[in-house]
Amino acid sequence: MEPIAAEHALLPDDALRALADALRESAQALYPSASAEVSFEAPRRPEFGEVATNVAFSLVRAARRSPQDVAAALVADVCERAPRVTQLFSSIEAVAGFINLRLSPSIWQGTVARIVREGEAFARAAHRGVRISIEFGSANPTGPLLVVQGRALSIGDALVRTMRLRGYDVFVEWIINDAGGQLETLGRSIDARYRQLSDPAVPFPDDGYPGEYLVEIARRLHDSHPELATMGDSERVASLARFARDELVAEQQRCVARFGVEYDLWQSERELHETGKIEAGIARLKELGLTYESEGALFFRATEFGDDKDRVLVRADGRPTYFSSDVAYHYEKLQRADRVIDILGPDHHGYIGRLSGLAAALGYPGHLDVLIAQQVTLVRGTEQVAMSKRAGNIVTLDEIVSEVGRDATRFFFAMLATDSPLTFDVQLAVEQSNENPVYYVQYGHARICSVLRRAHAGDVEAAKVTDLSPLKHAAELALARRLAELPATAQGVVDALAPHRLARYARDVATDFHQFYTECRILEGDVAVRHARLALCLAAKQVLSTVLGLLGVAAPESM
RNA sequence: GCGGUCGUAGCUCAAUUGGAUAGAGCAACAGGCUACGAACUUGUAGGUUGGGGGUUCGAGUCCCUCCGACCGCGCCA
Repeated sequence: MEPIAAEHALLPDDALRALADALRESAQALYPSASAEVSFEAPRRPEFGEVATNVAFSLVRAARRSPQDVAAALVADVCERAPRVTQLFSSIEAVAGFINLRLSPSIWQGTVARIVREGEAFARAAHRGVRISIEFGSANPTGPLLVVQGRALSIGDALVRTMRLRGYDVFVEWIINDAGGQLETLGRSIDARYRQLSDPAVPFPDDGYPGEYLVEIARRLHDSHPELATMGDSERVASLARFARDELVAEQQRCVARFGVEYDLWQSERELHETGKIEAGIARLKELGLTYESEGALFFRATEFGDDKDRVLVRADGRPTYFSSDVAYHYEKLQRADRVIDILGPDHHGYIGRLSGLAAALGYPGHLDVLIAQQVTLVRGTEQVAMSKRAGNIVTLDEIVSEVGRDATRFFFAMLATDSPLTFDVQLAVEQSNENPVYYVQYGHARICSVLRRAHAGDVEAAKVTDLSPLKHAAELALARRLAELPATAQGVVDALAPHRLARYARDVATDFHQFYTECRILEGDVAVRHARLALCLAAKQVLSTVLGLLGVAAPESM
């Protein structure tokens, strides 16, 4: 085989794809009756190689031989059949039925060169014309955003950024629940606060929203809108409700922006009513013959789609339910996107079946994914922080961000699997902030920047085009292998809707860099090694910066 | 009662969609800078994956059944 120039270096994926083809050919030749399924995975233990495939297990039944025999036969055959492919590997071994592989160092070196050359475009996938609509964070416009929303925001935004990197068209939405009884309750609450300004004896409604924030908003509205004083009761309550809604939404938008999350659309539920979309959604279900009337109300046959009871769309008195908003909103989203994702709060477990059933009913089975961002329990040391809107002792997202910092908060919330309940110890996050994994990763980035600052500018420039064959040390190759995982890791995040893998990967990259840094002197030694190691630094810096960017966390030059 | 999400080291959590001897961080203990940033690193210890069955070459992962936690179960939103 001809030596490969750096610009045309094969990536690990290229080598594995070639090997997969070769293995399929061998399997076809050896066991014509079976169909070989070749997939690769990273073994848990390093002695099992860098990559492994369990293809032999899928052939056992047809071959009627042990997995180990099949694997050994496959290896022997593929080495003979496709020497040009197996030459890309430094070892191919059949062990206990698995085929364990090590790629030639030149493959890993080529990846490093490619990262340096492509910069932030590394791991970016071509535009693929797939539209994804995603909604997360949405809250009632009746108060400030709480800690739970921070988790949904961290997870959702990381997912969005990763999907965009991987070539998807993503449209990010927030639904404002500004219709129905909740807004009336908000109106009565704010009105009580408003009247209390002149008469402290005015009673506060039992079911009102007790938070202090309504007192402040009432005071501001009193000063900025003197016309309120001259209105009749019902007109004033309605006006106050509207003003308060606007103020609270603006406050939520400010909080979200501070958290580093951008939305394409803040969809008002009231607007869905006003523009006739609710009726359109209901009409669609009627058209499909999926509704019936009972006791004066209009029902959707939800049980036919896996829900545990049929759902009311329009009440006996003619008013549409909240579920009809769900119908209308999801119908619209399903029409304009190829895939729809909802990230909902922990009190929405019942929705998972209801909404996916709805998608199926509307003619889009499997197009909707519902993720539940599990509960967040706040703890200060051993003391649990009570959180109750009704009691008014809420902990807002803003408070947490102010106390812990945006980077640490985002990293921490994105670090855990979405469906795993999480305990957030504020005291630990603040007092032992140095132990927080986010600083470990950021430190890795800052450390690289420090090395690059100390290096001669000429050396750094030379590193960008240098020959990387001096990278042979175990720690160097381990880091290079890790960096090469970024595209697959990012794609896995999208496929499995599992953004927490980004945080884990970021930490793994930092670990491998720190090890490399500990074992290999970068700025000393001969020119060829120095340049190659600086190139590895540049690549590691790029990957850390990309991953932190996906998480919405800063990649500091120094700290 | 019905339905949903979970249960993994002392603590907080992983486990690449069913793969090999279940891994990290923190806490604990013992080491490593005359050093490009020690916010780092090397090692030790820590487990019947809540219990019990089943499915198969192979189960933390899938099925059944108990136990436990949380959340839903309204013509509220």
